[in-house]
Amino acid sequence: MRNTAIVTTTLTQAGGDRDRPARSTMKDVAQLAGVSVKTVSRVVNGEAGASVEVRERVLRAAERLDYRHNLGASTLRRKDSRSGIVGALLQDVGNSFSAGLLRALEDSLREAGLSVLAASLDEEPERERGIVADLVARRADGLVLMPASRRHEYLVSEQRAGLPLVFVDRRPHGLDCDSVTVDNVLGATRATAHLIEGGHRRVAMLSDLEEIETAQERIAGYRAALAAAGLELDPSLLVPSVRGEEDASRVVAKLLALPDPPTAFVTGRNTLTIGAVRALRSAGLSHQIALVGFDDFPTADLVEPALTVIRQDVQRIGAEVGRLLLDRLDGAAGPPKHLVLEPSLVRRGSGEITAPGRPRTAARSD
Amino acid sequence: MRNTAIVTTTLTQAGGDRDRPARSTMKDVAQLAGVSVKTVSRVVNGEAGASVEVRERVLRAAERLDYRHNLGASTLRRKDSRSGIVGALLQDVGNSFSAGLLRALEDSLREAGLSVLAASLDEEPERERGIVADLVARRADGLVLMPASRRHEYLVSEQRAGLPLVFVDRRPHGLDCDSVTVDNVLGATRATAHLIEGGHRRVAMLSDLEEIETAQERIAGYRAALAAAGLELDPSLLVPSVRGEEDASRVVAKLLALPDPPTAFVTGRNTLTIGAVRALRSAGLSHQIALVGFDDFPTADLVEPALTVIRQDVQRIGAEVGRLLLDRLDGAAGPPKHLVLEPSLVRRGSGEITAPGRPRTAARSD
DNA sequence: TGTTCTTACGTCAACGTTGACGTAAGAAGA
DNA sequence: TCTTCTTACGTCAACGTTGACGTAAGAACA
Repeated sequence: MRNTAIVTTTLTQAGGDRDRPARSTMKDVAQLAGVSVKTVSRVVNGEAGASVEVRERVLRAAERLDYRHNLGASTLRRKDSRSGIVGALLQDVGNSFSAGLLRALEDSLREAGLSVLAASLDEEPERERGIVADLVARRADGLVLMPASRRHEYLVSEQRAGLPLVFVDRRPHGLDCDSVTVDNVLGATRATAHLIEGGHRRVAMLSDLEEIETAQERIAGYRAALAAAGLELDPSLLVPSVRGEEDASRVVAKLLALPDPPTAFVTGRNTLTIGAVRALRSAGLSHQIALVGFDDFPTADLVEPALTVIRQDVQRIGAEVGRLLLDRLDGAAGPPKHLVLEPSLVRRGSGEITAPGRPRTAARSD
Repeated sequence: MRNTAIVTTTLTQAGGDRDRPARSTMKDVAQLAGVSVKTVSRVVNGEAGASVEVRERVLRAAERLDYRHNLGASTLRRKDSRSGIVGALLQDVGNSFSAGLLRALEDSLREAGLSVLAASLDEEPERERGIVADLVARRADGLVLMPASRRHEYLVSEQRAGLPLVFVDRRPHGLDCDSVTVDNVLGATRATAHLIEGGHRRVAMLSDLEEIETAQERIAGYRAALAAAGLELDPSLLVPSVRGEEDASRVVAKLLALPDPPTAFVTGRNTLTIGAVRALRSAGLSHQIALVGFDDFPTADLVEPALTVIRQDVQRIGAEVGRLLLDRLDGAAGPPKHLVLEPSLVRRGSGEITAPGRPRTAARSD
């Protein structure tokens, strides 16, 4: 009765739309159908214990009232309270690598009825902390993290509380949890060695922000390949902490202006590769200077010359991350698993340009 | 007391990790701090009415117990119950257009404390329905929809219940709500007219799935431009329902094999553009046949020849969508707004290739 | 010194739902 | 025909939190 009065009031307020018209609840449905709230609950959840007649009456009432199940209340009450949300904290969902990962993750989690709450960290540790806190407060069922922070002790308490964590692209530090990464050292070694095999002696490397472990590993791979070939590292050719496309273009231009410029480049990340290509283009050198980029991207084969890259199988990575998470949600208890995938060298042309005066094989590959 | 016993039980179960260790609640914190639950609530929410001493005691207790606020319970109880979630139902979060949109949306909603739950629809109407139902059950504060379905009457009840809806890229049908679209007819007209101005008489068009209104509009623009130039439409040059990259490549190859092949192409979507470029490449015709693609993408300027495109300002679109949504959440009551942005032609080279025997200006633009 | 105000708490109920358990009526079995 | 079982409900309390309201103690004022 009181309820009815309130509804009337709501209808009366013609102008004031500020507060939403209230959603109807099981109570309203129960009243209209002439049954108890619990019976409505049974019908809505498809439980046994409701006659066909009652079931239909309830469903009709629910439809009349535009009743929608309230998952929040349901989750709160249920024993095994699953929110059905998985947080995906990535570097930048607008970037092809993160976007591809997100998509693969979404696909692998969908069948389990999980939704993905995606967020971009932009390499800002504080944002990571804030979003994790939010997701914990939401009681997310799991977290996928491509961390911006260097240390992850702060997650230990969440893990202890039973929150499944899966790191991707970067390993956890001060925390032991599942992770899926690629062998960055190997990838960068391959990239660099490939160029050295092409006769290059002065190979430059552009790398991402120094704080990122992935970037450090790729630098290590670069160093290792030089060392293996007996080449000395020229510090002026190793540029860490390159910030993005424009910065990469500037750095490449600067390197090309050196008295003894590099004849080949390794770029540590997709955006840096793109910036480098632009710089080589505007210098008119894209067919003279070799380039191997880390990370493949959708149109890398259409660039001229087509880009030789170190490819990480984003599809696969996302699927593995999803599988690890689902296993944990299924109660898998073992020690954390650390999947390390092998990146592959995709020869397309830009990396097969040989050093001047040192022909090897034809560079054309397109 | 009883509670303590239960906690002990939880600790005792050494092996069975299946059920998560329970999170501590305000009740636990209150007990440890020797205050009432309400006081804990006040401290946690930063409300007035707690002495410095009590506040500190509560915070210490909360930390000791790894207490985390339960947003679900909070939302349930609060008057103006906001979940803080906005659903973003896009075509494919792995595609650069959707991904860019998602990112821009995320940025504009972040400051309002809203999180984005992203989902890919893959042009499947049923998935759309399912995800919308899920988000409604979650009591999302708003929905951003790039719909896969053609009719949207099913959303009327949600809108009536106060759920802010913003359509993006495609207009609502059978429902009146805010939307942000681009003038697809204009865009396609410009693309086609630009090619005609380059002397082309046989301009082919590849378009997306016919059910998609956006695709229909782009076809309409193509038709309009032909008509305006007094050119008759050759039905064999208009190919609708092209499914993706590979399909686009096949279609282009087939068209090039015609007795009187097209000398220029308009592609109705980024993936089709990419497929077309591949086909032109492998036919060795990328410098002979002109191409204007709908949708810009990150490396379109690096393709050879650089791609002339109709660009939609994804950043802007996402920001406008966010703004409309936030306005509604702030209580804006007016009639639905329909923002129609003007796409722009970005000349980069591929669209400036002139028809054989009909020179106009130099095609080089890089 | 008595009155009023303010501050710092506490108590209670409610948000919308579901688990545990109770019960009446009819079916099945002895 | 009486007992036991089953089915189809209903009642009650609880999930974790907060709004409404109550109250005791001290501050401020006349």
